[in-house]
Amino acid sequence: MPDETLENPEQPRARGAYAKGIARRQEILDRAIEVFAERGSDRTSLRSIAREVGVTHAALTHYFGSLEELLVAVYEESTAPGRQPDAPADDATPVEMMIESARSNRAIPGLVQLYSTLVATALEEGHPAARTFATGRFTRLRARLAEVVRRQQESGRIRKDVDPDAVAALVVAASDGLQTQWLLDESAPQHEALALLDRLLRPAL
Amino acid sequence: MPDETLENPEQPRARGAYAKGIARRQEILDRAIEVFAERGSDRTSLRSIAREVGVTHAALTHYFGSLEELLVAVYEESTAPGRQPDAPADDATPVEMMIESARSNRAIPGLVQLYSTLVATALEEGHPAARTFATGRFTRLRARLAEVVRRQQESGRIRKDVDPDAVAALVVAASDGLQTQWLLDESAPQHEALALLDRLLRPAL
DNA sequence: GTCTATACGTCGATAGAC
DNA sequence: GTCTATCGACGTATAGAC
Repeated sequence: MPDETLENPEQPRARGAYAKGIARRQEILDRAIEVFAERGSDRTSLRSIAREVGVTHAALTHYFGSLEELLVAVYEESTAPGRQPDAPADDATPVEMMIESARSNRAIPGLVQLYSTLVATALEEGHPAARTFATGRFTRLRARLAEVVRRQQESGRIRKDVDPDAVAALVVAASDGLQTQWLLDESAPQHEALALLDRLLRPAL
Repeated sequence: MPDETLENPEQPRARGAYAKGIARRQEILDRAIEVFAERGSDRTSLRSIAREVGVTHAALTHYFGSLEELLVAVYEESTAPGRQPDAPADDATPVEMMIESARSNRAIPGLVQLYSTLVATALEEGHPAARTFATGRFTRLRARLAEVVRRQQESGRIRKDVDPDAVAALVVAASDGLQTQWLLDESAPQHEALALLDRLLRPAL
Protein backbone atom coordinates (compact mmCIF):
# COMPACT_ATOMS: atom_id res chain seq x y z
CA MET A 1 0.00 0.00 0.00
CA PRO A 2 2.25 2.76 -1.26
CA ASP A 3 -0.19 5.53 -0.62
CA GLU A 4 -3.58 4.98 0.86
CA THR A 5 -4.63 8.58 0.44
CA LEU A 6 -4.71 8.07 -3.29
CA GLU A 7 -7.65 5.83 -3.63
CA ASN A 8 -7.15 4.76 -7.19
CA PRO A 9 -4.12 5.38 -9.35
CA GLU A 10 -6.08 4.45 -12.48
CA GLN A 11 -8.06 7.67 -12.54
CA PRO A 12 -5.38 10.31 -12.31
CA ARG A 13 -6.59 12.41 -9.42
CA ALA A 14 -3.68 14.78 -9.80
CA ARG A 15 -5.40 17.79 -11.24
CA GLY A 16 -6.00 21.43 -10.47
CA ALA A 17 -4.92 22.50 -7.05
CA TYR A 18 -3.84 18.97 -6.18
CA ALA A 19 -1.41 18.52 -9.01
CA LYS A 20 1.35 20.67 -7.64
CA GLY A 21 0.98 19.31 -4.14
CA ILE A 22 1.15 15.73 -5.25
CA ALA A 23 4.09 16.39 -7.50
CA ARG A 24 5.84 18.20 -4.68
CA ARG A 25 5.17 15.33 -2.32
CA GLN A 26 6.66 12.93 -4.81
CA GLU A 27 9.63 15.20 -5.28
CA ILE A 28 10.27 15.28 -1.55
CA LEU A 29 9.86 11.52 -1.34
CA ASP A 30 12.35 10.87 -4.13
CA ARG A 31 14.94 13.10 -2.55
CA ALA A 32 14.38 11.53 0.85
CA ILE A 33 14.87 8.07 -0.61
CA GLU A 34 18.25 9.07 -1.99
CA VAL A 35 19.26 10.43 1.38
CA PHE A 36 18.26 7.26 3.19
CA ALA A 37 19.78 4.89 0.69
CA GLU A 38 23.15 6.52 0.98
CA ARG A 39 23.23 7.61 4.58
CA GLY A 40 21.01 5.24 6.49
CA SER A 41 18.75 6.25 9.28
CA ASP A 42 21.23 8.49 10.95
CA ARG A 43 20.24 12.10 10.51
CA THR A 44 16.67 10.85 10.46
CA SER A 45 15.07 13.80 12.14
CA LEU A 46 12.35 15.76 10.43
CA ARG A 47 14.58 18.76 10.57
CA SER A 48 17.64 17.20 8.96
CA ILE A 49 15.60 15.57 6.21
CA ALA A 50 13.96 18.92 5.57
CA ARG A 51 17.39 20.51 5.38
CA GLU A 52 18.50 18.02 2.72
CA VAL A 53 15.32 18.37 0.73
CA GLY A 54 15.38 22.15 0.96
CA VAL A 55 12.20 22.87 2.90
CA THR A 56 11.32 23.51 6.50
CA HIS A 57 10.38 20.67 8.79
CA ALA A 58 6.84 22.02 9.00
CA ALA A 59 6.44 21.41 5.28
CA LEU A 60 7.21 17.73 5.79
CA THR A 61 4.55 17.31 8.42
CA HIS A 62 2.18 19.11 6.10
CA TYR A 63 2.68 16.46 3.41
CA PHE A 64 3.19 13.41 5.55
CA GLY A 65 1.49 14.09 8.83
CA SER A 66 4.31 12.87 11.03
CA LEU A 67 7.88 11.65 10.94
CA GLU A 68 6.71 8.09 11.26
CA GLU A 69 4.44 8.34 8.25
CA LEU A 70 7.25 9.91 6.27
CA LEU A 71 9.53 7.00 7.14
CA VAL A 72 6.91 4.47 6.14
CA ALA A 73 6.31 6.33 2.87
CA VAL A 74 10.04 6.39 2.13
CA TYR A 75 10.39 2.67 2.71
CA GLU A 76 7.32 1.66 0.78
CA GLU A 77 8.09 3.91 -2.14
CA SER A 78 11.65 2.71 -2.33
CA THR A 79 10.58 -0.94 -2.42
CA ALA A 80 7.62 -0.40 -4.71
CA PRO A 81 7.40 -2.67 -7.75
CA GLY A 82 9.11 -0.95 -10.66
CA ARG A 83 11.81 0.50 -8.47
CA GLN A 84 13.17 -2.95 -7.73
CA PRO A 85 16.05 -3.82 -10.04
CA ASP A 86 14.93 -7.30 -11.01
CA ALA A 87 11.89 -9.45 -10.50
CA PRO A 88 12.51 -12.92 -9.06
CA ALA A 89 12.33 -15.85 -11.40
CA ASP A 90 8.93 -17.46 -11.55
CA ASP A 91 10.11 -20.89 -10.50
CA ALA A 92 12.26 -19.72 -7.59
CA THR A 93 11.61 -21.33 -4.23
CA PRO A 94 10.59 -19.00 -1.40
CA VAL A 95 14.06 -19.18 0.07
CA GLU A 96 15.63 -18.43 -3.29
CA MET A 97 13.40 -15.39 -3.50
CA MET A 98 14.66 -14.20 -0.14
CA ILE A 99 18.25 -14.92 -1.12
CA GLU A 100 17.86 -12.70 -4.15
CA SER A 101 16.26 -10.06 -1.98
CA ALA A 102 19.12 -10.24 0.52
CA ARG A 103 21.63 -9.92 -2.29
CA SER A 104 20.09 -6.73 -3.65
CA ASN A 105 19.68 -5.35 -0.14
CA ARG A 106 23.43 -5.36 0.35
CA ALA A 107 23.63 -2.41 -2.03
CA ILE A 108 21.29 -0.31 0.10
CA PRO A 109 22.07 -0.90 3.78
CA GLY A 110 20.38 2.35 4.72
CA LEU A 111 16.99 1.03 3.69
CA VAL A 112 17.48 -2.22 5.55
CA GLN A 113 18.34 -0.16 8.59
CA LEU A 114 15.19 1.88 8.08
CA TYR A 115 13.15 -1.30 7.80
CA SER A 116 14.59 -2.59 11.03
CA THR A 117 13.82 0.67 12.79
CA LEU A 118 10.24 0.62 11.53
CA VAL A 119 9.64 -2.93 12.74
CA ALA A 120 11.11 -2.18 16.15
CA THR A 121 8.97 0.94 16.41
CA ALA A 122 5.89 -1.06 15.44
CA LEU A 123 6.39 -3.24 18.51
CA GLU A 124 5.96 -0.25 20.78
CA GLU A 125 2.59 1.13 21.63
CA GLY A 126 1.32 4.39 20.26
CA HIS A 127 2.90 4.12 16.81
CA PRO A 128 -0.02 3.25 14.56
CA ALA A 129 1.65 4.07 11.26
CA ALA A 130 4.60 1.79 11.89
CA ARG A 131 2.36 -0.94 13.27
CA THR A 132 0.08 -0.85 10.25
CA PHE A 133 3.08 -1.02 7.97
CA ALA A 134 4.72 -3.92 9.76
CA THR A 135 1.67 -6.10 10.30
CA GLY A 136 0.56 -5.47 6.72
CA ARG A 137 3.93 -6.40 5.30
CA PHE A 138 4.25 -9.61 7.31
CA THR A 139 0.70 -10.69 6.61
CA ARG A 140 0.97 -10.11 2.88
CA LEU A 141 4.45 -11.60 2.60
CA ARG A 142 3.50 -14.75 4.49
CA ALA A 143 0.37 -15.21 2.40
CA ARG A 144 2.33 -14.76 -0.82
CA LEU A 145 5.07 -17.17 0.20
CA ALA A 146 2.61 -19.76 1.48
CA GLU A 147 0.95 -19.70 -1.92
CA VAL A 148 4.29 -20.27 -3.62
CA VAL A 149 4.99 -23.15 -1.25
CA ARG A 150 1.68 -24.81 -2.09
CA ARG A 151 2.33 -24.49 -5.79
CA GLN A 152 5.82 -25.90 -5.46
CA GLN A 153 4.68 -28.75 -3.31
CA GLU A 154 2.49 -29.72 -6.24
CA SER A 155 5.37 -29.50 -8.67
CA GLY A 156 7.64 -31.47 -6.36
CA ARG A 157 10.17 -28.76 -5.60
CA ILE A 158 9.23 -28.61 -1.93
CA ARG A 159 8.56 -31.55 0.33
CA LYS A 160 4.91 -32.24 0.88
CA ASP A 161 5.03 -33.04 4.59
CA VAL A 162 5.39 -29.41 5.74
CA ASP A 163 2.74 -26.84 6.51
CA PRO A 164 2.90 -24.00 3.94
CA ASP A 165 1.95 -21.35 6.49
CA ALA A 166 4.64 -22.46 8.92
CA VAL A 167 7.19 -22.55 6.11
CA ALA A 168 6.24 -19.04 5.04
CA ALA A 169 6.61 -17.64 8.55
CA LEU A 170 9.88 -19.51 9.02
CA VAL A 171 11.37 -18.24 5.77
CA VAL A 172 10.42 -14.64 6.48
CA ALA A 173 11.78 -14.86 10.01
CA ALA A 174 15.03 -16.48 8.93
CA SER A 175 15.49 -13.94 6.19
CA ASP A 176 14.94 -10.94 8.45
CA GLY A 177 16.97 -12.36 11.32
CA LEU A 178 19.93 -13.32 9.15
CA GLN A 179 19.92 -9.93 7.50
CA THR A 180 20.26 -8.38 10.95
CA GLN A 181 23.06 -10.70 11.99
CA TRP A 182 24.94 -10.02 8.81
CA LEU A 183 24.64 -6.26 9.14
CA LEU A 184 26.15 -6.51 12.62
CA ASP A 185 28.84 -8.96 11.63
CA GLU A 186 29.69 -9.74 8.06
CA SER A 187 31.16 -13.05 9.08
CA ALA A 188 27.71 -14.33 10.03
CA PRO A 189 26.86 -17.15 7.64
CA GLN A 190 23.82 -15.47 6.13
CA HIS A 191 24.00 -17.13 2.76
CA GLU A 192 25.01 -20.50 4.12
CA ALA A 193 22.09 -20.52 6.53
CA LEU A 194 19.59 -19.58 3.82
CA ALA A 195 21.02 -22.19 1.50
CA LEU A 196 20.71 -24.71 4.29
CA LEU A 197 17.06 -23.87 4.84
CA ASP A 198 16.42 -24.15 1.14
CA ARG A 199 17.95 -27.61 1.09
CA LEU A 200 16.01 -28.77 4.15
CA LEU A 201 12.75 -27.81 2.49
CA ARG A 202 13.37 -29.78 -0.69
CA PRO A 203 12.10 -33.32 -0.97
CA ALA A 204 14.38 -35.97 0.48
CA LEU A 205 16.32 -37.79 -2.18
CA MET B 1 29.01 -8.95 30.27
CA PRO B 2 26.70 -7.54 32.90
CA ASP B 3 29.05 -4.94 34.22
CA GLU B 4 32.48 -4.40 32.85
CA THR B 5 33.38 -1.84 35.47
CA LEU B 6 33.45 -4.57 38.08
CA GLU B 7 36.53 -6.43 37.11
CA ASN B 8 36.03 -9.50 39.20
CA PRO B 9 32.93 -10.52 41.12
CA GLU B 10 34.89 -13.09 43.09
CA GLN B 11 36.62 -10.56 45.29
CA PRO B 12 33.74 -8.53 46.66
CA ARG B 13 34.81 -5.03 45.77
CA ALA B 14 31.71 -3.61 47.39
CA ARG B 15 33.17 -2.16 50.51
CA GLY B 16 33.53 1.13 52.25
CA ALA B 17 32.49 4.05 50.14
CA TYR B 18 31.62 1.81 47.19
CA ALA B 19 29.10 -0.35 48.94
CA LYS B 20 26.31 2.13 48.97
CA GLY B 21 26.75 3.13 45.37
CA ILE B 22 26.77 -0.42 44.09
CA ALA B 23 23.74 -1.29 46.13
CA ARG B 24 21.99 1.81 44.90
CA ARG B 25 22.84 1.01 41.32
CA GLN B 26 21.40 -2.47 41.75
CA GLU B 27 18.31 -1.01 43.37
CA ILE B 28 17.77 1.30 40.43
CA LEU B 29 18.33 -1.55 38.01
CA ASP B 30 15.85 -3.81 39.76
CA ARG B 31 13.21 -1.14 39.79
CA ALA B 32 13.85 -0.30 36.14
CA ILE B 33 13.46 -3.95 35.18
CA GLU B 34 10.04 -4.07 36.82
CA VAL B 35 8.99 -0.97 34.95
CA PHE B 36 10.13 -2.36 31.62
CA ALA B 37 8.70 -5.79 32.13
CA GLU B 38 5.26 -4.45 32.80
CA ARG B 39 5.15 -1.39 30.63
CA GLY B 40 7.43 -2.04 27.71
CA SER B 41 9.71 0.50 26.20
CA ASP B 42 7.19 3.25 26.19
CA ARG B 43 8.09 5.87 28.74
CA THR B 44 11.68 4.94 28.08
CA SER B 45 13.16 8.36 28.56
CA LEU B 46 15.82 8.96 31.16
CA ARG B 47 13.49 11.38 32.83
CA SER B 48 10.48 9.09 33.11
CA ILE B 49 12.55 6.17 34.35
CA ALA B 50 14.08 8.47 36.94
CA ARG B 51 10.59 9.56 37.97
CA GLU B 52 9.54 5.94 38.53
CA VAL B 53 12.68 5.09 40.43
CA GLY B 54 12.52 8.21 42.53
CA VAL B 55 15.69 10.01 41.57
CA THR B 56 16.62 12.76 39.18
CA HIS B 57 17.57 11.91 35.65
CA ALA B 58 21.09 13.12 36.29
CA ALA B 59 21.50 10.36 38.88
CA LEU B 60 20.87 7.79 36.20
CA THR B 61 23.59 9.14 33.98
CA HIS B 62 25.86 9.15 37.00
CA TYR B 63 25.44 5.40 37.43
CA PHE B 64 25.03 4.31 33.85
CA GLY B 65 26.72 6.92 31.71
CA SER B 66 23.98 7.25 29.16
CA LEU B 67 20.44 6.15 28.39
CA GLU B 68 21.71 3.56 25.98
CA GLU B 69 23.96 1.97 28.57
CA LEU B 70 21.10 1.94 31.04
CA LEU B 71 18.91 0.11 28.54
CA VAL B 72 21.62 -2.45 27.88
CA ALA B 73 22.16 -2.95 31.59
CA VAL B 74 18.43 -3.45 32.16
CA TYR B 75 18.20 -6.07 29.45
CA GLU B 76 21.32 -7.94 30.42
CA GLU B 77 20.46 -7.95 34.10
CA SER B 78 16.95 -9.17 33.40
CA THR B 79 18.24 -12.09 31.36
CA ALA B 80 21.15 -12.90 33.63
CA PRO B 81 21.50 -16.50 34.77
CA GLY B 82 19.71 -16.92 38.08
CA ARG B 83 16.96 -14.54 37.12
CA GLN B 84 15.76 -16.92 34.45
CA PRO B 85 12.91 -19.07 35.76
CA ASP B 86 14.16 -22.43 34.50
CA ALA B 87 17.29 -23.72 32.90
CA PRO B 88 16.83 -25.65 29.67
CA ALA B 89 17.17 -29.40 29.80
CA ASP B 90 20.62 -30.64 29.00
CA ASP B 91 19.55 -32.79 26.12
CA ALA B 92 17.35 -30.21 24.44
CA THR B 93 18.01 -29.48 20.79
CA PRO B 94 18.89 -25.86 19.91
CA VAL B 95 15.42 -25.26 18.57
CA GLU B 96 13.87 -26.71 21.70
CA MET B 97 15.99 -24.31 23.71
CA MET B 98 14.64 -21.41 21.70
CA ILE B 99 11.08 -22.70 22.01
CA GLU B 100 11.43 -22.69 25.77
CA SER B 101 12.90 -19.23 25.61
CA ALA B 102 10.02 -17.99 23.47
CA ARG B 103 7.54 -19.50 25.89
CA SER B 104 8.98 -17.70 28.89
CA ASN B 105 9.30 -14.48 26.89
CA ARG B 106 5.55 -14.31 26.47
CA ALA B 107 5.29 -13.29 30.10
CA ILE B 108 7.53 -10.26 29.61
CA PRO B 109 6.68 -8.61 26.28
CA GLY B 110 8.21 -5.35 27.46
CA LEU B 111 11.67 -6.89 27.64
CA VAL B 112 11.31 -8.48 24.23
CA GLN B 113 10.36 -5.05 22.94
CA LEU B 114 13.43 -3.61 24.60
CA TYR B 115 15.60 -6.26 22.98
CA SER B 116 14.18 -5.44 19.60
CA THR B 117 14.82 -1.74 20.12
CA LEU B 118 18.40 -2.40 21.17
CA VAL B 119 19.12 -4.51 18.10
CA ALA B 120 17.59 -1.92 15.78
CA THR B 121 19.62 0.80 17.46
CA ALA B 122 22.77 -1.27 17.09
CA LEU B 123 22.33 -1.22 13.31
CA GLU B 124 22.64 2.55 13.27
CA GLU B 125 25.96 4.27 13.47
CA GLY B 126 27.13 6.08 16.53
CA HIS B 127 25.58 3.79 19.15
CA PRO B 128 28.53 1.84 20.49
CA ALA B 129 26.86 0.46 23.60
CA ALA B 130 23.98 -1.07 21.67
CA ARG B 131 26.30 -2.36 18.97
CA THR B 132 28.62 -4.01 21.50
CA PHE B 133 25.64 -5.61 23.18
CA ALA B 134 24.08 -6.92 19.98
CA THR B 135 27.21 -8.23 18.30
CA GLY B 136 28.31 -9.84 21.55
CA ARG B 137 25.00 -11.53 22.10
CA PHE B 138 24.80 -12.90 18.56
CA THR B 139 28.38 -14.07 18.53
CA ARG B 140 28.13 -15.84 21.87
CA LEU B 141 24.72 -17.32 21.17
CA ARG B 142 25.76 -18.69 17.79
CA ALA B 143 28.92 -20.18 19.24
CA ARG B 144 27.00 -21.83 22.06
CA LEU B 145 24.33 -23.26 19.78
CA ALA B 146 26.87 -24.48 17.25
CA GLU B 147 28.55 -26.39 20.04
CA VAL B 148 25.26 -28.00 21.02
CA VAL B 149 24.65 -28.91 17.41
CA ARG B 150 28.03 -30.61 17.13
CA ARG B 151 27.40 -32.58 20.26
CA GLN B 152 23.97 -33.67 19.15
CA GLN B 153 25.19 -34.63 15.72
CA GLU B 154 27.44 -37.06 17.53
CA SER B 155 24.59 -38.44 19.58
CA GLY B 156 22.37 -38.72 16.53
CA ARG B 157 19.74 -36.19 17.49
CA ILE B 158 20.63 -33.84 14.64
CA ARG B 159 21.37 -34.85 11.09
CA LYS B 160 25.04 -34.96 10.27
CA ASP B 161 24.91 -33.39 6.83
CA VAL B 162 24.41 -29.81 8.05
CA ASP B 163 26.96 -27.18 8.99
CA PRO B 164 26.73 -26.44 12.74
CA ASP B 165 27.53 -22.75 12.28
CA ALA B 166 24.87 -22.31 9.63
CA VAL B 167 22.36 -24.14 11.80
CA ALA B 168 23.16 -21.92 14.76
CA ALA B 169 22.72 -18.71 12.76
CA LEU B 170 19.51 -20.06 11.25
CA VAL B 171 18.01 -21.03 14.59
CA VAL B 172 18.82 -17.67 16.17
CA ALA B 173 17.43 -15.80 13.17
CA ALA B 174 14.26 -17.85 13.05
CA SER B 175 13.74 -17.46 16.76
CA ASP B 176 14.15 -13.69 16.70
CA GLY B 177 12.13 -13.19 13.54
CA LEU B 178 9.24 -15.36 14.69
CA GLN B 179 9.16 -13.60 18.03
CA THR B 180 8.73 -10.32 16.17
CA GLN B 181 6.00 -11.67 13.93
CA TRP B 182 4.15 -13.09 16.88
CA LEU B 183 4.29 -9.85 18.85
CA LEU B 184 2.75 -8.04 15.90
CA ASP B 185 0.16 -10.70 15.20
CA GLU B 186 -0.61 -13.50 17.60
CA SER B 187 -1.99 -15.60 14.78
CA ALA B 188 1.49 -15.92 13.30
CA PRO B 189 2.49 -19.59 13.56
CA GLN B 190 5.48 -19.02 15.81
CA HIS B 191 5.41 -22.37 17.52
CA GLU B 192 4.50 -24.30 14.42
CA ALA B 193 7.38 -22.78 12.49
CA LEU B 194 9.88 -23.54 15.27
CA ALA B 195 8.57 -27.08 15.57
CA LEU B 196 8.93 -27.43 11.82
CA LEU B 197 12.55 -26.29 11.94
CA ASP B 198 13.24 -28.71 14.75
CA ARG B 199 11.84 -31.56 12.72
CA LEU B 200 13.77 -30.60 9.60
CA LEU B 201 17.03 -30.69 11.53
CA ARG B 202 16.52 -34.18 12.91
CA PRO B 203 17.95 -37.18 11.05
CA ALA B 204 15.74 -38.52 8.28
CA LEU B 205 13.92 -41.65 9.29
C1' DG C 1 31.58 9.25 45.68
C1' DT C 2 26.71 10.47 45.45
C1' DC C 3 23.41 13.30 43.74
C1' DT C 4 20.80 17.77 42.66
C1' DA C 5 20.16 21.85 40.06
C1' DT C 6 20.54 23.90 36.02
C1' DA C 7 21.48 25.02 31.31
C1' DC C 8 22.17 23.87 26.29
C1' DG C 9 20.85 22.34 21.91
C1' DT C 10 17.67 19.38 19.38
C1' DC C 11 13.61 17.07 18.83
C1' DG C 12 8.32 16.35 16.86
C1' DA C 13 4.29 18.77 16.71
C1' DT C 14 1.25 22.63 16.13
C1' DA C 15 -0.81 27.43 15.46
C1' DG C 16 -1.23 31.12 12.73
C1' DA C 17 0.67 34.57 9.40
C1' DC C 18 1.03 35.20 4.48
C1' DG D 1 0.83 25.52 0.50
C1' DT D 2 4.56 26.98 2.97
C1' DC D 3 6.65 29.69 6.23
C1' DT D 4 7.96 31.53 11.19
C1' DA D 5 7.31 31.08 15.89
C1' DT D 6 6.67 28.58 19.72
C1' DC D 7 5.76 24.64 22.81
C1' DG D 8 7.07 20.88 25.96
C1' DA D 9 10.10 17.00 26.22
C1' DC D 10 14.24 14.97 25.24
C1' DG D 11 19.67 13.43 26.14
C1' DT D 12 23.75 15.27 27.64
C1' DA D 13 27.04 18.05 30.23
C1' DT D 14 28.68 20.54 34.12
C1' DA D 15 29.09 22.95 38.68
C1' DG D 16 28.89 22.28 43.10
C1' DA D 17 26.35 20.76 47.57
C1' DC D 18 27.00 17.09 50.72
